[in-house]
Amino acid sequence: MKIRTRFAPSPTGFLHIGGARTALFNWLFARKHKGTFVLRIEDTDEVRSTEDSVQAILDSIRWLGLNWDEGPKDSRLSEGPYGPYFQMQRLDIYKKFLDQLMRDAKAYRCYCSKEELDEMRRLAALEKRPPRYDGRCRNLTDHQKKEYEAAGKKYSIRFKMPDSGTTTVDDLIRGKVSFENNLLQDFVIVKTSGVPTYNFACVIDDHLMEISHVIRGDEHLSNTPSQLRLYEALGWTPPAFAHLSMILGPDGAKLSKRHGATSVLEYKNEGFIPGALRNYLALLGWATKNSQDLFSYEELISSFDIEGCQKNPATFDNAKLTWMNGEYIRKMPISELVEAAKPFLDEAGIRPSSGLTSLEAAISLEHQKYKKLTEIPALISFFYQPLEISPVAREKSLSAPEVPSILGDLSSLFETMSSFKEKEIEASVRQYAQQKGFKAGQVFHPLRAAVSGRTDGPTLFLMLEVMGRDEVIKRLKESSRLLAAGPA
RNA sequence: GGCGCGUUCGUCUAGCGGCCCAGGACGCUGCCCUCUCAAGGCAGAGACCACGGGUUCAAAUCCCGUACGCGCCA
Repeated sequence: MKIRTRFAPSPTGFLHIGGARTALFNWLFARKHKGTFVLRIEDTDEVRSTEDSVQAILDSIRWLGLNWDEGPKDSRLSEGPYGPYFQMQRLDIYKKFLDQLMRDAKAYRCYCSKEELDEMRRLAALEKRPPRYDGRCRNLTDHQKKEYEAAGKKYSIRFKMPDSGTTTVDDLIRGKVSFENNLLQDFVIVKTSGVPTYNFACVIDDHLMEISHVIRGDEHLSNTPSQLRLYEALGWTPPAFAHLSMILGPDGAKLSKRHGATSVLEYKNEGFIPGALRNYLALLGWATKNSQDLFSYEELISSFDIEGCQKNPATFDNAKLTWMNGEYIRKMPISELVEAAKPFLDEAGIRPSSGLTSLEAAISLEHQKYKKLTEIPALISFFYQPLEISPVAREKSLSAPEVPSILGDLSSLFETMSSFKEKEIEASVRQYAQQKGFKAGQVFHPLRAAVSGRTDGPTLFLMLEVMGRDEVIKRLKESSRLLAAGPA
Protein backbone atom coordinates (compact mmCIF):
# COMPACT_ATOMS: atom_id res chain seq x y z
CA MET A 1 0.00 0.00 0.00
CA LYS A 2 1.15 3.50 -0.79
CA ILE A 3 1.80 5.38 2.44
CA ARG A 4 0.34 8.86 2.56
CA THR A 5 0.26 10.92 5.73
CA ARG A 6 -0.86 14.45 6.40
CA PHE A 7 -0.53 17.25 8.80
CA ALA A 8 -3.66 19.37 8.87
CA PRO A 9 -3.34 22.44 11.07
CA SER A 10 -5.97 25.10 11.63
CA PRO A 11 -4.43 28.48 10.88
CA THR A 12 -5.70 30.15 14.03
CA GLY A 13 -2.33 30.99 15.53
CA PHE A 14 1.30 29.99 15.45
CA LEU A 15 2.51 26.45 15.14
CA HIS A 16 2.80 25.09 18.63
CA ILE A 17 5.14 22.47 19.98
CA GLY A 18 2.33 19.92 20.06
CA GLY A 19 1.43 20.55 16.45
CA ALA A 20 5.06 20.42 15.46
CA ARG A 21 5.40 17.03 17.09
CA THR A 22 2.34 15.75 15.20
CA ALA A 23 3.75 17.10 11.95
CA LEU A 24 7.10 15.50 12.71
CA PHE A 25 5.62 12.06 13.34
CA ASN A 26 3.63 12.19 10.12
CA TRP A 27 6.70 13.32 8.23
CA LEU A 28 8.90 10.63 9.78
CA PHE A 29 6.39 7.91 9.02
CA ALA A 30 6.03 9.02 5.41
CA ARG A 31 9.77 9.35 4.88
CA LYS A 32 10.51 6.03 6.51
CA HIS A 33 8.11 4.23 4.17
CA LYS A 34 9.04 6.25 1.10
CA GLY A 35 5.54 7.65 1.16
CA THR A 36 4.07 11.08 0.70
CA PHE A 37 3.68 13.78 3.32
CA VAL A 38 0.76 16.09 2.67
CA LEU A 39 0.14 19.45 4.26
CA ARG A 40 -3.47 20.58 4.36
CA ILE A 41 -4.80 23.80 5.80
CA GLU A 42 -8.04 23.40 7.74
CA ASP A 43 -9.28 26.94 7.57
CA THR A 44 -12.99 26.32 8.02
CA ASP A 45 -13.07 28.38 11.19
CA GLU A 46 -14.00 31.53 9.28
CA VAL A 47 -13.60 33.86 12.22
CA ARG A 48 -10.31 32.75 13.66
CA SER A 49 -8.37 31.67 10.58
CA THR A 50 -5.88 34.18 9.21
CA GLU A 51 -3.43 34.30 6.36
CA ASP A 52 -0.73 35.42 8.76
CA SER A 53 -1.20 32.21 10.69
CA VAL A 54 -0.93 30.17 7.52
CA GLN A 55 2.32 31.93 6.73
CA ALA A 56 3.67 31.45 10.23
CA ILE A 57 2.82 27.77 10.15
CA LEU A 58 4.47 27.26 6.78
CA ASP A 59 7.56 29.11 7.97
CA SER A 60 7.73 27.01 11.12
CA ILE A 61 7.41 23.70 9.33
CA ARG A 62 9.99 24.72 6.76
CA TRP A 63 12.36 25.86 9.46
CA LEU A 64 11.97 22.51 11.20
CA GLY A 65 12.94 20.87 7.94
CA LEU A 66 9.72 18.92 7.48
CA ASN A 67 9.40 19.36 3.76
CA TRP A 68 5.98 18.42 2.42
CA ASP A 69 5.35 16.79 -0.93
CA GLU A 70 1.90 18.20 -1.56
CA GLY A 71 0.22 21.24 -0.11
CA PRO A 72 0.49 25.01 0.08
CA LYS A 73 3.08 26.95 -1.86
CA ASP A 74 2.26 30.12 0.01
CA SER A 75 -0.58 31.39 2.13
CA ARG A 76 -3.17 31.03 -0.63
CA LEU A 77 -1.91 28.78 -3.39
CA SER A 78 -1.23 25.10 -3.23
CA GLU A 79 -0.01 22.45 -5.59
CA GLY A 80 -0.29 18.71 -5.90
CA PRO A 81 -2.49 16.15 -7.60
CA TYR A 82 -5.16 16.17 -4.89
CA GLY A 83 -5.52 19.92 -4.44
CA PRO A 84 -6.51 22.44 -3.55
CA TYR A 85 -5.12 21.92 -0.05
CA PHE A 86 -6.98 24.76 1.61
CA GLN A 87 -10.35 23.57 2.84
CA MET A 88 -12.09 26.85 2.10
CA GLN A 89 -11.16 26.29 -1.53
CA ARG A 90 -12.86 22.91 -1.50
CA LEU A 91 -16.38 23.91 -0.51
CA ASP A 92 -17.89 22.68 -3.79
CA ILE A 93 -16.37 19.27 -3.13
CA TYR A 94 -17.95 19.03 0.31
CA LYS A 95 -21.25 20.17 -1.15
CA LYS A 96 -21.28 17.21 -3.50
CA PHE A 97 -20.93 14.71 -0.67
CA LEU A 98 -23.38 16.55 1.47
CA ASP A 99 -25.93 16.20 -1.33
CA GLN A 100 -25.20 12.52 -1.45
CA LEU A 101 -25.84 12.10 2.26
CA MET A 102 -29.07 14.11 2.06
CA ARG A 103 -30.24 12.06 -0.89
CA ASP A 104 -29.56 8.89 1.05
CA ALA A 105 -31.38 10.33 4.08
CA LYS A 106 -28.25 9.96 6.19
CA ALA A 107 -28.24 13.61 7.14
CA TYR A 108 -30.94 16.14 7.82
CA ARG A 109 -31.59 19.81 8.30
CA CYS A 110 -31.75 20.99 11.88
CA TYR A 111 -33.61 24.25 12.42
CA CYS A 112 -32.83 24.59 16.09
CA SER A 113 -31.61 28.00 17.09
CA LYS A 114 -28.66 28.60 19.33
CA GLU A 115 -31.07 29.50 22.12
CA GLU A 116 -32.95 26.26 21.80
CA LEU A 117 -29.75 24.29 21.88
CA ASP A 118 -28.51 26.17 24.91
CA GLU A 119 -31.75 25.45 26.68
CA MET A 120 -31.46 21.78 25.79
CA ARG A 121 -28.01 21.71 27.30
CA ARG A 122 -29.10 23.54 30.41
CA LEU A 123 -31.89 21.06 31.02
CA ALA A 124 -29.62 18.12 30.44
CA ALA A 125 -27.15 19.47 32.95
CA LEU A 126 -29.97 20.01 35.41
CA GLU A 127 -31.15 16.45 35.06
CA LYS A 128 -27.59 15.20 35.03
CA ARG A 129 -27.94 13.72 31.58
CA PRO A 130 -25.18 13.91 29.00
CA PRO A 131 -25.60 17.17 27.08
CA ARG A 132 -26.40 15.71 23.75
CA TYR A 133 -28.68 16.84 20.98
CA ASP A 134 -32.07 15.17 21.36
CA GLY A 135 -32.68 14.64 17.67
CA ARG A 136 -35.83 16.71 17.56
CA CYS A 137 -35.34 17.76 13.93
CA ARG A 138 -34.54 14.27 12.80
CA ASN A 139 -38.07 13.34 11.89
CA LEU A 140 -39.80 16.58 11.06
CA THR A 141 -42.92 16.27 8.92
CA ASP A 142 -42.95 17.86 5.50
CA HIS A 143 -45.38 20.35 6.87
CA GLN A 144 -43.07 21.43 9.67
CA LYS A 145 -40.17 21.69 7.32
CA LYS A 146 -42.15 23.92 4.97
CA GLU A 147 -43.18 26.07 7.84
CA TYR A 148 -39.61 26.56 9.06
CA GLU A 149 -38.38 27.26 5.57
CA ALA A 150 -41.15 29.78 4.99
CA ALA A 151 -40.24 31.47 8.23
CA GLY A 152 -36.72 31.77 6.86
CA LYS A 153 -35.25 29.80 9.72
CA LYS A 154 -31.54 29.13 9.51
CA TYR A 155 -30.50 25.53 9.58
CA SER A 156 -27.44 23.38 10.04
CA ILE A 157 -27.00 19.88 8.74
CA ARG A 158 -26.71 16.99 11.13
CA PHE A 159 -25.54 13.49 10.52
CA LYS A 160 -27.75 10.61 11.63
CA MET A 161 -25.88 8.43 14.07
CA PRO A 162 -27.08 4.87 14.55
CA ASP A 163 -28.68 4.66 17.98
CA SER A 164 -27.61 1.20 18.91
CA GLY A 165 -24.53 -0.92 18.68
CA THR A 166 -20.95 0.14 19.18
CA THR A 167 -18.28 1.67 17.05
CA THR A 168 -14.76 0.41 17.48
CA VAL A 169 -11.69 2.39 16.62
CA ASP A 170 -8.76 0.16 15.84
CA ASP A 171 -5.94 2.43 16.83
CA LEU A 172 -2.35 1.60 15.96
CA ILE A 173 -1.14 2.93 19.30
CA ARG A 174 -4.01 2.20 21.64
CA GLY A 175 -5.48 -0.94 20.19
CA LYS A 176 -9.24 -1.40 19.93
CA VAL A 177 -11.28 1.31 21.61
CA SER A 178 -15.07 0.94 21.64
CA PHE A 179 -17.77 3.53 21.96
CA GLU A 180 -21.51 3.04 22.46
CA ASN A 181 -23.36 4.49 19.50
CA ASN A 182 -26.31 5.66 21.56
CA LEU A 183 -23.95 7.91 23.44
CA LEU A 184 -22.83 9.54 20.22
CA GLN A 185 -25.03 12.32 19.03
CA ASP A 186 -26.24 13.52 15.66
CA PHE A 187 -23.36 15.89 15.15
CA VAL A 188 -23.39 18.93 12.91
CA ILE A 189 -21.57 18.40 9.64
CA VAL A 190 -22.42 21.71 8.00
CA LYS A 191 -22.81 24.91 9.97
CA THR A 192 -25.61 27.42 9.33
CA SER A 193 -23.06 29.43 7.36
CA GLY A 194 -22.88 26.56 4.90
CA VAL A 195 -19.31 25.78 5.87
CA PRO A 196 -18.57 22.18 6.82
CA THR A 197 -17.37 21.32 10.30
CA TYR A 198 -14.03 19.78 11.11
CA ASN A 199 -15.33 16.22 11.35
CA PHE A 200 -16.99 16.36 7.95
CA ALA A 201 -14.34 18.12 5.90
CA CYS A 202 -11.61 16.07 7.47
CA VAL A 203 -13.19 12.77 6.49
CA ILE A 204 -13.81 13.83 2.93
CA ASP A 205 -10.34 15.23 2.46
CA ASP A 206 -8.57 12.29 4.04
CA HIS A 207 -10.44 9.97 1.74
CA LEU A 208 -10.07 12.03 -1.42
CA MET A 209 -6.42 12.69 -0.73
CA GLU A 210 -5.98 8.95 -0.22
CA ILE A 211 -4.44 9.35 3.19
CA SER A 212 -3.40 5.91 4.40
CA HIS A 213 -2.50 6.79 8.00
CA VAL A 214 -4.04 9.48 10.12
CA ILE A 215 -1.53 10.30 12.83
CA ARG A 216 -2.87 12.98 15.13
CA GLY A 217 -3.22 14.12 18.72
CA ASP A 218 -5.02 12.17 21.38
CA GLU A 219 -7.67 14.85 21.66
CA HIS A 220 -9.16 13.52 18.44
CA LEU A 221 -9.67 9.99 19.65
CA SER A 222 -13.16 10.78 20.90
CA ASN A 223 -14.05 12.25 17.51
CA THR A 224 -12.98 9.17 15.66
CA PRO A 225 -16.10 7.01 16.08
CA SER A 226 -18.22 9.79 14.59
CA GLN A 227 -15.84 10.02 11.67
CA LEU A 228 -15.90 6.27 11.24
CA ARG A 229 -19.68 6.40 10.86
CA LEU A 230 -19.26 9.03 8.18
CA TYR A 231 -16.85 6.87 6.24
CA GLU A 232 -19.40 4.11 6.42
CA ALA A 233 -22.28 6.32 5.32
CA LEU A 234 -20.26 7.49 2.34
CA GLY A 235 -19.29 3.94 1.48
CA TRP A 236 -15.60 4.45 2.07
CA THR A 237 -12.87 2.45 3.76
CA PRO A 238 -11.36 4.47 6.58
CA PRO A 239 -7.60 5.01 6.88
CA ALA A 240 -5.53 3.59 9.71
CA PHE A 241 -5.50 5.73 12.83
CA ALA A 242 -2.77 6.44 15.33
CA HIS A 243 -3.49 8.77 18.23
CA LEU A 244 -0.47 10.35 19.83
CA SER A 245 -0.35 11.17 23.52
CA MET A 246 -0.42 14.81 24.50
CA ILE A 247 2.43 17.05 25.50
CA LEU A 248 2.16 18.53 28.97
CA GLY A 249 3.75 21.50 30.65
CA PRO A 250 5.82 21.14 33.83
CA ASP A 251 2.69 21.39 35.96
CA GLY A 252 0.98 18.47 34.26
CA ALA A 253 -1.52 20.55 32.35
CA LYS A 254 -1.64 20.52 28.59
CA LEU A 255 1.27 22.58 27.28
CA SER A 256 0.10 26.13 26.71
CA LYS A 257 1.20 29.74 26.61
CA ARG A 258 1.44 30.12 30.33
CA HIS A 259 4.28 27.59 30.39
CA GLY A 260 6.43 30.03 28.43
CA ALA A 261 7.53 29.49 24.89
CA THR A 262 5.27 27.16 22.97
CA SER A 263 5.49 28.37 19.41
CA VAL A 264 8.11 26.84 17.19
CA LEU A 265 9.28 30.26 16.05
CA GLU A 266 9.97 31.23 19.63
CA TYR A 267 12.35 28.29 19.90
CA LYS A 268 14.04 29.43 16.74
CA ASN A 269 14.47 32.88 18.23
CA GLU A 270 15.79 31.44 21.47
CA GLY A 271 18.67 29.92 19.58
CA PHE A 272 17.61 26.33 19.15
CA ILE A 273 18.52 24.59 15.95
CA PRO A 274 16.03 22.60 13.89
CA GLY A 275 17.79 19.27 14.08
CA ALA A 276 17.90 19.37 17.84
CA LEU A 277 14.27 20.36 18.18
CA ARG A 278 13.29 17.61 15.77
CA ASN A 279 15.32 15.05 17.71
CA TYR A 280 13.94 16.17 21.04
CA LEU A 281 10.34 16.29 19.84
CA ALA A 282 10.66 12.80 18.40
CA LEU A 283 11.52 11.57 21.88
CA LEU A 284 8.38 13.07 23.38
CA GLY A 285 6.09 10.12 23.10
CA TRP A 286 8.34 7.81 21.16
CA ALA A 287 11.37 5.70 22.01
CA THR A 288 13.44 2.88 20.62
CA LYS A 289 14.00 -0.40 22.41
CA ASN A 290 17.36 0.75 23.69
CA SER A 291 16.27 4.26 24.68
CA GLN A 292 18.60 5.91 22.19
CA ASP A 293 18.75 9.68 22.61
CA LEU A 294 20.74 11.17 19.79
CA PHE A 295 19.85 10.42 16.19
CA SER A 296 21.30 11.58 12.93
CA TYR A 297 18.83 12.81 10.33
CA GLU A 298 18.82 9.47 8.51
CA GLU A 299 18.81 7.46 11.71
CA LEU A 300 15.73 9.19 13.00
CA ILE A 301 13.85 8.33 9.84
CA SER A 302 14.96 4.73 9.70
CA SER A 303 14.43 4.10 13.41
CA PHE A 304 10.98 5.61 13.66
CA ASP A 305 8.04 3.31 14.08
CA ILE A 306 4.53 3.44 15.44
CA GLU A 307 5.15 0.61 17.91
CA GLY A 308 7.57 2.81 19.80
CA CYS A 309 4.88 5.42 20.37
CA GLN A 310 3.85 6.07 23.91
CA LYS A 311 0.31 5.92 25.25
CA ASN A 312 0.86 8.18 28.21
CA PRO A 313 1.38 11.91 27.96
CA ALA A 314 4.87 13.41 28.07
CA THR A 315 6.08 16.48 29.90
CA PHE A 316 8.16 18.94 27.94
CA ASP A 317 11.58 19.38 29.51
CA ASN A 318 13.52 22.44 28.47
CA ALA A 319 16.69 21.26 30.20
CA LYS A 320 16.97 18.17 28.06
CA LEU A 321 16.19 20.10 24.89
CA THR A 322 18.91 22.58 25.79
CA TRP A 323 21.43 19.81 26.41
CA MET A 324 20.53 18.23 23.10
CA ASN A 325 20.87 21.54 21.31
CA GLY A 326 24.39 21.81 22.70
CA GLU A 327 25.15 18.34 21.37
CA TYR A 328 24.00 19.39 17.93
CA ILE A 329 25.94 22.62 18.00
CA ARG A 330 29.10 20.76 18.96
CA LYS A 331 28.68 18.49 15.97
CA MET A 332 28.14 21.35 13.53
CA PRO A 333 30.92 22.26 11.14
CA ILE A 334 32.23 25.68 12.11
CA SER A 335 31.20 27.36 8.87
CA GLU A 336 27.64 26.20 9.41
CA LEU A 337 27.70 27.39 13.01
CA VAL A 338 28.87 30.82 11.93
CA GLU A 339 26.03 31.06 9.42
CA ALA A 340 23.51 29.96 12.03
CA ALA A 341 24.89 32.46 14.52
CA LYS A 342 24.84 35.46 12.17
CA PRO A 343 21.31 36.66 12.93
CA PHE A 344 22.07 36.60 16.64
CA LEU A 345 25.40 38.37 16.17
CA ASP A 346 23.74 41.02 14.03
CA GLU A 347 21.19 41.58 16.68
CA ALA A 348 23.95 42.05 19.25
CA GLY A 349 25.69 44.49 16.94
CA ILE A 350 28.68 42.25 16.33
CA ARG A 351 29.94 42.83 12.79
CA PRO A 352 33.71 42.52 12.72
CA SER A 353 35.49 44.98 10.50
CA SER A 354 38.56 43.81 8.64
CA GLY A 355 41.71 43.52 10.68
CA LEU A 356 39.91 42.12 13.66
CA THR A 357 39.66 38.46 14.60
CA SER A 358 37.50 36.56 12.15
CA LEU A 359 34.14 35.32 13.34
CA GLU A 360 35.09 31.78 12.47
CA ALA A 361 38.16 31.93 14.66
CA ALA A 362 36.39 33.61 17.56
CA ILE A 363 33.38 31.33 17.47
CA SER A 364 35.35 28.14 17.13
CA LEU A 365 37.35 28.99 20.26
CA GLU A 366 34.31 28.26 22.38
CA HIS A 367 32.60 25.78 20.10
CA GLN A 368 31.99 23.20 22.81
CA LYS A 369 30.53 25.70 25.19
CA TYR A 370 27.42 26.92 23.39
CA LYS A 371 24.14 25.34 24.26
CA LYS A 372 22.07 27.85 22.34
CA LEU A 373 22.92 30.19 19.50
CA THR A 374 21.82 33.10 21.65
CA GLU A 375 24.79 32.51 23.94
CA ILE A 376 27.36 33.12 21.24
CA PRO A 377 27.42 36.93 21.11
CA ALA A 378 28.09 37.38 24.80
CA LEU A 379 30.89 34.83 24.75
CA ILE A 380 32.80 36.38 21.87
CA SER A 381 31.85 40.03 22.19
CA PHE A 382 35.09 40.98 23.98
CA PHE A 383 36.95 40.48 20.73
CA TYR A 384 34.96 43.21 19.08
CA GLN A 385 34.40 45.74 21.79
CA PRO A 386 36.75 48.17 23.50
CA LEU A 387 38.38 46.57 26.52
CA GLU A 388 36.24 46.73 29.58
CA ILE A 389 37.38 45.10 32.80
CA SER A 390 34.63 43.47 34.79
CA PRO A 391 34.58 44.13 38.54
CA VAL A 392 35.09 40.43 39.20
CA ALA A 393 38.13 40.31 36.95
CA ARG A 394 39.56 43.40 38.55
CA GLU A 395 39.14 42.00 42.02
CA LYS A 396 39.93 38.34 41.50
CA SER A 397 42.66 38.46 38.92
CA LEU A 398 44.12 41.93 38.82
CA SER A 399 44.34 43.08 42.42
CA ALA A 400 47.63 41.41 43.39
CA PRO A 401 50.53 43.85 43.91
CA GLU A 402 52.74 42.15 41.33
CA VAL A 403 50.15 42.48 38.54
CA PRO A 404 51.23 45.84 37.05
CA SER A 405 54.81 44.68 36.62
CA ILE A 406 53.68 41.35 35.16
CA LEU A 407 51.53 43.09 32.57
CA GLY A 408 54.38 45.38 31.65
CA ASP A 409 56.83 42.49 31.38
CA LEU A 410 54.46 40.45 29.26
CA SER A 411 53.89 43.16 26.72
CA SER A 412 57.65 43.60 26.31
CA LEU A 413 58.02 39.84 26.09
CA PHE A 414 55.38 39.56 23.38
CA GLU A 415 57.00 42.33 21.37
CA THR A 416 60.22 40.42 21.18
CA MET A 417 58.77 37.05 20.22
CA SER A 418 59.67 35.81 16.75
CA SER A 419 56.25 34.30 16.11
CA PHE A 420 52.98 34.59 17.95
CA LYS A 421 51.58 31.10 18.02
CA GLU A 422 49.76 29.29 20.81
CA LYS A 423 52.58 26.89 21.67
CA GLU A 424 55.31 29.53 21.62
CA ILE A 425 53.28 31.97 23.66
CA GLU A 426 52.60 29.36 26.27
CA ALA A 427 56.25 28.32 26.44
CA SER A 428 57.43 31.90 26.74
CA VAL A 429 54.93 32.83 29.39
CA ARG A 430 55.68 29.73 31.43
CA GLN A 431 59.36 30.42 31.18
CA TYR A 432 58.81 34.01 32.29
CA ALA A 433 56.79 32.86 35.31
CA GLN A 434 59.46 30.40 36.28
CA GLN A 435 62.25 32.97 35.99
CA LYS A 436 60.39 35.39 38.19
CA GLY A 437 59.42 32.71 40.68
CA PHE A 438 55.67 32.97 40.05
CA LYS A 439 53.29 30.09 39.93
CA ALA A 440 51.78 29.66 36.48
CA GLY A 441 48.34 30.75 37.63
CA GLN A 442 49.75 33.93 39.10
CA VAL A 443 50.62 35.01 35.60
CA PHE A 444 47.95 33.30 33.54
CA HIS A 445 44.99 34.75 35.38
CA PRO A 446 46.04 38.38 35.20
CA LEU A 447 46.96 37.89 31.55
CA ARG A 448 43.52 36.57 30.71
CA ALA A 449 41.76 39.28 32.67
CA ALA A 450 43.90 42.04 31.23
CA VAL A 451 43.29 40.98 27.65
CA SER A 452 39.64 39.95 27.78
CA GLY A 453 38.40 41.82 30.81
CA ARG A 454 36.92 38.60 32.11
CA THR A 455 37.80 35.70 34.37
CA ASP A 456 36.35 33.04 32.13
CA GLY A 457 36.76 32.42 28.45
CA PRO A 458 38.49 30.30 25.85
CA THR A 459 41.68 28.44 26.40
CA LEU A 460 44.19 31.22 27.04
CA PHE A 461 47.06 30.90 24.59
CA LEU A 462 44.98 30.01 21.61
CA MET A 463 42.83 33.00 22.40
CA LEU A 464 45.91 35.23 22.37
CA GLU A 465 47.05 33.81 19.07
CA VAL A 466 43.65 34.33 17.54
CA MET A 467 43.45 37.87 18.82
CA GLY A 468 46.83 38.70 17.35
CA ARG A 469 49.96 40.18 18.83
CA ASP A 470 49.20 43.86 18.17
CA GLU A 471 45.78 43.72 19.73
CA VAL A 472 47.05 41.74 22.73
CA ILE A 473 49.81 44.25 23.44
CA LYS A 474 47.44 47.13 22.96
CA ARG A 475 45.10 45.60 25.49
CA LEU A 476 47.83 44.87 28.02
CA LYS A 477 48.80 48.53 27.91
CA GLU A 478 45.21 49.65 28.13
CA SER A 479 44.70 47.44 31.19
CA SER A 480 47.74 48.84 32.91
CA ARG A 481 46.40 52.32 32.32
CA LEU A 482 42.94 51.39 33.64
CA LEU A 483 44.41 49.74 36.73
CA ALA A 484 46.59 52.71 37.48
CA ALA A 485 43.56 54.94 37.20
CA GLY A 486 41.86 52.92 39.94
CA PRO A 487 38.37 51.43 40.06
CA ALA A 488 35.91 52.93 37.61
C1' G B 1 -22.25 14.66 34.27
C1' G B 2 -21.29 10.74 30.62
C1' C B 3 -17.75 8.40 27.65
C1' G B 4 -12.65 7.59 26.49
C1' C B 5 -7.40 7.45 27.52
C1' G B 6 -3.42 7.19 30.84
C1' U B 7 -0.34 6.06 35.68
C1' U B 8 7.99 2.82 35.98
C1' C B 9 13.60 7.67 39.29
C1' G B 10 12.22 15.35 39.40
C1' U B 11 11.75 14.76 33.58
C1' C B 12 11.94 11.57 28.83
C1' U B 13 11.91 6.44 28.85
C1' A B 14 13.65 0.57 28.57
C1' G B 15 10.82 -3.44 30.28
C1' C B 16 5.86 -7.02 26.90
C1' G B 17 5.70 -13.75 33.47
C1' G B 18 11.48 -15.69 35.88
C1' C B 19 17.75 -12.31 33.02
C1' C B 20 14.72 -6.52 37.39
C1' C B 21 15.71 -5.80 45.30
C1' A B 22 14.20 -2.35 37.67
C1' G B 23 18.46 -0.49 32.63
C1' G B 24 19.64 4.20 29.71
C1' A B 25 19.37 9.65 28.97
C1' C B 26 18.60 14.79 30.88
C1' G B 27 19.05 17.25 35.43
C1' C B 28 21.54 17.01 40.33
C1' U B 29 26.10 15.82 43.61
C1' G B 30 31.29 14.48 44.01
C1' C B 31 36.04 13.29 41.89
C1' C B 32 39.57 13.47 37.70
C1' C B 33 41.49 16.48 33.65
C1' U B 34 42.87 21.81 33.76
C1' C B 35 45.18 28.68 32.81
C1' U B 36 39.33 30.08 33.79
C1' C B 37 34.46 28.64 32.11
C1' A B 38 32.79 24.68 29.42
C1' A B 39 33.37 19.99 27.09
C1' G B 40 35.12 15.08 28.30
C1' G B 41 36.10 10.77 31.74
C1' C B 42 34.69 8.30 36.28
C1' A B 43 31.59 7.66 40.47
C1' G B 44 27.06 8.57 43.27
C1' A B 45 22.24 9.91 45.08
C1' G B 46 17.43 9.22 42.92
C1' A B 47 11.50 4.54 41.32
C1' C B 48 8.67 0.11 47.66
C1' C B 49 7.12 0.00 39.17
C1' A B 50 -0.24 5.08 41.60
C1' C B 51 -3.13 2.15 45.42
C1' G B 52 -5.93 -2.39 46.80
C1' G B 53 -7.29 -7.19 45.52
C1' G B 54 -6.68 -11.52 42.65
C1' U B 55 -4.34 -15.37 38.81
C1' U B 56 0.51 -18.01 39.02
C1' C B 57 5.68 -22.03 41.71
C1' A B 58 6.92 -16.86 40.00
C1' A B 59 4.06 -10.14 38.22
C1' A B 60 6.43 -3.69 36.83
C1' U B 61 4.73 -7.29 33.26
C1' C B 62 -1.97 -10.92 33.05
C1' C B 63 -7.22 -9.89 35.34
C1' C B 64 -10.60 -6.87 38.48
C1' G B 65 -11.58 -2.68 41.35
C1' U B 66 -10.17 2.27 43.54
C1' A B 67 -7.76 6.87 43.35
C1' C B 68 -5.64 10.61 40.65
C1' G B 69 -4.51 13.13 36.00
C1' C B 70 -5.83 14.31 31.10
C1' G B 71 -9.04 14.50 26.78
C1' C B 72 -13.79 14.61 24.15
C1' C B 73 -18.96 15.90 24.19
C1' A B 74 -21.42 21.73 25.51
